[in-house]
Amino acid sequence: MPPTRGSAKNDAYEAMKRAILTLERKPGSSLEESELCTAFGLSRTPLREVLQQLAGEGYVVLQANRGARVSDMTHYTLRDFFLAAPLVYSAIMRLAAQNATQAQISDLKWAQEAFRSALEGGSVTDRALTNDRFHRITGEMADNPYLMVSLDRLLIDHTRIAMTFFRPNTKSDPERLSQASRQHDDMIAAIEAGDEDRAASLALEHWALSRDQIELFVMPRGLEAPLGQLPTQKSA
Amino acid sequence: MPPTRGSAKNDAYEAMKRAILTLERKPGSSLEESELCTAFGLSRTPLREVLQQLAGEGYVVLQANRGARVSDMTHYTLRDFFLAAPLVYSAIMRLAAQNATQAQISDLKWAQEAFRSALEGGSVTDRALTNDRFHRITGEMADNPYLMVSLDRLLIDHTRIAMTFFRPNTKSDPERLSQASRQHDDMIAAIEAGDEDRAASLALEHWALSRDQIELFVMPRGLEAPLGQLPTQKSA
DNA sequence: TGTATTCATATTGTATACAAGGTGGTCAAT
DNA sequence: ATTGACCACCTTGTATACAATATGAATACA
Repeated sequence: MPPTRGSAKNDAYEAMKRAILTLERKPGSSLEESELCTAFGLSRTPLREVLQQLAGEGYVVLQANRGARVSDMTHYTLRDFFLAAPLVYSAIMRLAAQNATQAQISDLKWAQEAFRSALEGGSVTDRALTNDRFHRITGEMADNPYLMVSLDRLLIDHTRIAMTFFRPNTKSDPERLSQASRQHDDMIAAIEAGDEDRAASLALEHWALSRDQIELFVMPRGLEAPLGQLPTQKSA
Repeated sequence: MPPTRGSAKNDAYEAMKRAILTLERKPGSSLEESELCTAFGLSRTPLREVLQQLAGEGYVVLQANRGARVSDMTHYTLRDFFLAAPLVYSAIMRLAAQNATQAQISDLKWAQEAFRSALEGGSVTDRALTNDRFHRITGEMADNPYLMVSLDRLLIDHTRIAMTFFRPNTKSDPERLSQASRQHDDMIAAIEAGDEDRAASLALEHWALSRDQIELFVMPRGLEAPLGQLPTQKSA
């Protein structure tokens, strides 16, 4: 249901999505119509339709008579995210293993190749977006609209968080990143073999890894409370 | 994010939702802007925004340059529905038991009372809509936006299917209906007690009941294939 | 008779003008 | 000096005119 490809409207739609995912547009920041109109060369009517659609997909929130804002990420968001993600990701991977077409598997391999090379030489943005793309393809494979909407929303926030933990200057465990890449490879193998149980459990493993990275970001080791429990043993 | 309450725009939004849920607007039927404009006394700009929003929530689908249609229900839809529903419903009920506020529990009791009386003396529409309302409240209780979007979409189709199996002329097992009502009562009790395991398993039971009703609708007993397996034992 | 092409019509998409509401600042009164 | 109301400006919401695209019928051709 995205606007027709190639049009100015679609350009605006894609650009906004990307800008939000990459944190170029910050969570909670306000979006003024006139600014965006001049930026994308659209009049207000189609621009508003783009915002309406982005709102429907969870990228932005609309406030009556007070314009649009990039949807924000609070610690509440993060908690909700932690609860829903393992459930949805494992269900998606199970269905992906059941339903993937050969063309989709081929797409996924390309996406994984892009992710791998982004881990080696790419920017933070490259890493976050190629990872995002990988998981969206698994969503397409699962081919279940009811779960897809949930995955889409999870990926919005997952990718925004990833923009932080893929940051190279944190130097946080390059081992973790290559482990994530290896898990992607395993997922492809499980999907190609139609092994749904393995695919589902890989999703959980992959999620656990992400969760650890997120915890590192939310609660950096350097700031551990002297008498508190270790962050890595924090109860999920 | 619904339009501001009380406005003509909101009226149109609510009326369209209701008309789609009750099958007054048939799945797949086309929605012409000018017709709706005169019907709701809106100009095309705000009406199109209503359609955009309904599209974002899965009630309608927009086709570029070819207008909007009520989102349709095919056998593919139904299969996807069967796969996703138990997962999402049980997760929602578990979270509802964890998070429900007293005010929400009170709302739920009211909704259940309305459902019960609709089963006794109400129309098909009353039954379907009060049941819908009950489950949407459990979704609010769960308070997880990632899962909520999925529940919302499931309920659109669940309610539309229910418009068929709540039909009194089918006389299909009045016992089943009162059983559904009793399960609602049990759910309320589990939520009020904060018993999340029980709430989750009740969701699965409740779903199994719904599924049987849906199967009866999709594959009526009178048309069983002579050599086929029994519909009630159809593998999920 | 069947098929392709073209044009008239209807419907959707976009721009712009106007209306309504919200924000922030100034000024007055206590 | 602080607080309140008022007013101007700015942003969003709606209506309408115009442009672009699809649809279907009529016609010409094979």
